[in-house]
Amino acid sequence: MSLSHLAANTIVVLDFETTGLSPKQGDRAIEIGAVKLVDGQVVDRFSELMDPGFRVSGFIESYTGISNSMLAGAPACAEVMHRFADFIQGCNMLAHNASFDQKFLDAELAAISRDYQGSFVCSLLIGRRIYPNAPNHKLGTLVEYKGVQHDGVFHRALADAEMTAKLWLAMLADCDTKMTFKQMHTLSKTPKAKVPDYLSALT
DNA sequence: TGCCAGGCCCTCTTTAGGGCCTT
Repeated sequence: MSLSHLAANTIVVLDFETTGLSPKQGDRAIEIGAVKLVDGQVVDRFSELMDPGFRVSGFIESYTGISNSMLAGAPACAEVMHRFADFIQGCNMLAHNASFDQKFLDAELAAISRDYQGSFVCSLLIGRRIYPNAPNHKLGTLVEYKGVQHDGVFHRALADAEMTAKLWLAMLADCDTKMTFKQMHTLSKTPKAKVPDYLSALT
C-alpha cells in the first residue's frame, strides 16, 4: 500500500520500552506508548505494559522505571500487540530513531502473525538535517532545544511518544506546516548536503 | 573461544572506521 492510500492527515507517534536493543538477540517489548494525531491534534492515546515472559535486567528497571513486579501483573506481549495492531491500522507512523521502534514493531507483530501498512518517518533523522546546531539529537535534548513543554518524565513509552509528537509539530512549524508526511519522509532520507538551504540551519 | 544491534552519517572515505541514537 502506498503512502497516498493511507489517511494522509493521520499519524501514530509511537515509542517502545524494551528489554534491550535487539529483538534478534531475544529482546522483547515491555511497554508501548502512542498518540494518534489528526491534523496536528491528539485524538487518541495507547499505553500498555506487557509481560515479556522473563525477568528484565536491573539496568532496564533503572533506565525505564519499569520493574519486574510491574510486568508480572501485565498482559502478555501477544495480547497487547493485537490491540496495538488494531490501533495503527491505516496509519503512517513516526518515532525518534524510528529504525529501533520499527524493528521491535516488526518482530512483535510477526510473532502474532499480524501486519501493518503504514510507513515510518524518523524525527531523529529530520532533526539532524534541520537542527545541525543542536548540542546533540537525543529526544530529550531536542525537546529542550525547541522549548517543547514536558512533564519531566523520560524513558516511559507514552511520555516519550507525547514529546516526540510535540517535537514533530515544532519541526513542521519550522519547515512548513503544509509539508505532507511524504515530504517529511523524503526530507529524512535526503543526504544532508542536499537539504535545501532554508531547511538546513533552523534553530 | 570469543563474540554478541544496526542503521545513519561523517571523514583523515568508498579496498574503513568510528560516533551517534534507540533500550
